[in-house]
Amino acid sequence: MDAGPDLAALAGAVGDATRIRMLELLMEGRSLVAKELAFGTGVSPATATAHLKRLEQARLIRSTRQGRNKVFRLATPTVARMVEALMTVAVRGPRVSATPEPLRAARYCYDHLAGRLGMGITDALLRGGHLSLRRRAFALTPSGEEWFEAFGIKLAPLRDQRRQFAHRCLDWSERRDHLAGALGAALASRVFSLGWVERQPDSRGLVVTPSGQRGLKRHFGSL
Amino acid sequence: MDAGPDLAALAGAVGDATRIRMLELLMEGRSLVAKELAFGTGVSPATATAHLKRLEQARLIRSTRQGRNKVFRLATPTVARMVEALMTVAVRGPRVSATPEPLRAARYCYDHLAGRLGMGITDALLRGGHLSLRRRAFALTPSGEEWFEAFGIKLAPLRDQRRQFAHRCLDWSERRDHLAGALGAALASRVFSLGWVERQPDSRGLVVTPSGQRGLKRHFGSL
DNA sequence: TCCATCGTTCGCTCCATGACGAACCATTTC
DNA sequence: GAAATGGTTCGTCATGGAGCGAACGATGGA
Repeated sequence: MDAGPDLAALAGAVGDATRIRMLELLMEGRSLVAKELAFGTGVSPATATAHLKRLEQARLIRSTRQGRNKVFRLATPTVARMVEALMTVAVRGPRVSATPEPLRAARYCYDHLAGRLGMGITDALLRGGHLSLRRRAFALTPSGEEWFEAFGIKLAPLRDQRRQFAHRCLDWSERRDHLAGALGAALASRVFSLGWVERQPDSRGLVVTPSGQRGLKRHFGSL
Repeated sequence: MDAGPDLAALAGAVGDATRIRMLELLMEGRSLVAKELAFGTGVSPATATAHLKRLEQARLIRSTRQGRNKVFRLATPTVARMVEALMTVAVRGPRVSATPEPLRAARYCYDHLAGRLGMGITDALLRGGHLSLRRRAFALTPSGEEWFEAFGIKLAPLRDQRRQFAHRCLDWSERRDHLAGALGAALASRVFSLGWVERQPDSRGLVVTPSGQRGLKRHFGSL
């Protein structure tokens, strides 16, 4: 009877304040254990379990056991894109500029860098001719391949991943798109392991360290 | 306390089977009166009123009075994009190929053509050099401007609209993008008024008329 | 003017489900 | 082993809200 995708089931899974908050947390946090999600949504562990189960049944998140912990992450980049679209709609009118400064400046979006930092880096790579624009993605130019390898990112394993290589992700706070996909994730991870950015404890968003300031300036010019 | 967009409110509005179904109907139908939405979701007029009010308060839809009717449409193209993203996630696994053939072939997506018809036309325009790809949109080439004017579409008023001119919309059934925005809407409307496609009564989806077959072939080659 | 149609408001019922605490299992640590 | 920690299961409670019918305004047509 009902044709097309089963939106009702999905809407039911998404349409709860606590669950959507969990998805939101996972957008920034890459992966979190159950307790963090319970705490982050202000709900008891028992309640969190129920919500996480439901989200998992709807295939919006996936979990793996790590010892006595259970870590959760968004199931697919497609889900991340959906949450992003929801956030884009949810931001409206006077609330636009109410996005807290730290979040506008730098934050994770799923598993890559977003906010002005993510966009600045993307723009710098475009200006430098390391990336070019394609229909639904970015493409890595020959000079870009060199650049990424020199930056310490091995490209071969990234290409082997099943996910999109250099996806374009639209940012809800800045309304422009930035590098995502396997390459975006690798870049974020590299910048993180270089100690250039750090997660702010107990707050969402990222901070650029002093050495990060220098490094970013050296590699990307003024962001 | 809660930073960023107010996802909870939005999720609440979206997270109901009847309401999401209404949004789905509006994706295909451009605009519908309250009764059609009630009937289409299998719900009493009284219930429909409540849902429509809620959707309107969440600014997902807008309404205008026409005599004793009240016609509803999606509030913004951004909302359409969000619903599209939800549909993309909702289609999964074995259901992918379960999308009914008529809907895969031709249908409205918000206010422009989608399905294979929409993509075929978009591809033909790209191949013919009438459209080119830009970062988040299509761009109309000089030859494209001629083409659209010759096809009976005045471009000037379209450019004056506040909405995006030639947006790229990702299709949930075909997973590729097609022409949307003001230009896409105008194209769909033109093709419709030429009598090339017709809405299927009581079914979702569109049919291409015999004269449409000829006309499309003449203008776009084999789709 | 009267009637038909469309939509809304109101009062009501009823079910789904979100929330919790307490007890329980599983894993790591000491 | 025992203790500590993370997660799950279960039973219960409360509430939100989805649904309807009936009565009511408003509009348009005959």
